[in-house]
Amino acid sequence: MIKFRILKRSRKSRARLGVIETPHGVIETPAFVPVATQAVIKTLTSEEVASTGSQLLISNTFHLHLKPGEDLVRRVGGIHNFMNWKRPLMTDSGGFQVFSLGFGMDFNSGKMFKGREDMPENLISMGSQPRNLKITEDGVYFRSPLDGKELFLGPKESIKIQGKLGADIIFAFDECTSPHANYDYVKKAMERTHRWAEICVTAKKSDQAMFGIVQGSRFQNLRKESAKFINSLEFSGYGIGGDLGDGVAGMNKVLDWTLPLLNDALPRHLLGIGYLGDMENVVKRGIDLFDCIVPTHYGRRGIAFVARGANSFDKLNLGKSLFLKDKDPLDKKCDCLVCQNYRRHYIAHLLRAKEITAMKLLTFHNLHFFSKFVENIRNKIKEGKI
RNA sequence: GCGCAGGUGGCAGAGCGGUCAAUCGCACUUGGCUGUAAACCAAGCGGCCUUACGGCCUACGGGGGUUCGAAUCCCUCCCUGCGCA
Repeated sequence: MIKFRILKRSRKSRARLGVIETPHGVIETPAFVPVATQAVIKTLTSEEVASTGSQLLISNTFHLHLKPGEDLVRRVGGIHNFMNWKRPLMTDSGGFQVFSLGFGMDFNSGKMFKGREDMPENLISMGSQPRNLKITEDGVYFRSPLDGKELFLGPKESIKIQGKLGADIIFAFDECTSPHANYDYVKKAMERTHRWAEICVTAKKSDQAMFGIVQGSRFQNLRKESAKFINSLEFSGYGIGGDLGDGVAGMNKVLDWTLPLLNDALPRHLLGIGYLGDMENVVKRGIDLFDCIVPTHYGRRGIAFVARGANSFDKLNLGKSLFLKDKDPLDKKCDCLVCQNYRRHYIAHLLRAKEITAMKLLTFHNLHFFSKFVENIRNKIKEGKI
């Protein structure tokens, strides 16, 4: 189990400074959670990830179930041993894959709604199913986008798998709904997610901590209903999931509707968010944890996050030819191993030469940068600045 | 010197009389990415004009020809590779 202690509450906002004690050590919150979907931060060893300052990782039930299978992971002593990660770990339930491999793939869209012009004429309504999977009352029949293999994941299955994987914190199995879903669909899916949440609570036999997930998309009454319901169940913390509405404004609204209805003494995790620009905003609304693929995913595409002044940041695309002639480190003020030892022209070259080390160096730096960025936010709470 | 095979956009390589400003790939440029299907995806990539549909110009080694029409056929020159002297 875990224990969450709030060390300080901001007077200026709903931000909190805290620590989560887990069987694998302490997490200082607010914390950023790098995404290790397949039990790895792509391109890095676990020791390297630790040296970026990352406190905990989130891995994925769906992917690890597909390969190598939870039984193998359990046999080698659980996911910590398997990947040699000594610090806290969470596993996501597979609920996001209900969206990303389902309607997300069909509509070629992400879970954030970019604007009205993205909205198709026909919204997803109840009764419609994604092309590659079938969502039923009991769970979801997936079809692997890789080899077409079918597999079933429901609340019981997800919890059982996560039990075998053995992370410190697990998530209830939910349906992450699409921003293209209409009100009726979202409501029905949310109610089904609530029924699944109850099943997850009773199915859990391990002493892992489990977070319930609030759904309800961009609809205020559904979000509130979901927050109240999830709050009424025996969870160790909460995830805010699903479609967060129309950009940052939509996300803010969702957080303002839901967080005040959740038990204040438990940690709140905002699932899948974290552009750097979102972080402080989200923390001020009462979020303690958030995970995001951006530092790793963008790193592999040549993007470096660097400081601009004291409080802002830039996104550099090292793939651009001008960086071949740039002899600065990625970030002059950064004290990470990459910035201490390598320069932009070298990384730009490696990127063009398609050398994997380019991705490794960028991933390392980005994770370090994100860690520092959140550490800075913690300090601001400590100092009463936010 | 003779014989054979070739010379196409930054590279590589299709096309072999009209639908060719020229397939595909690479490179290059730009854009996208928020609980990872993702070392990925999309668009552009001779020049000029147009918001757009589209239009004009210059191009398939050089030159000349045949034809209504040539990257594609013929002649000639230059160059490259291989083989034989």
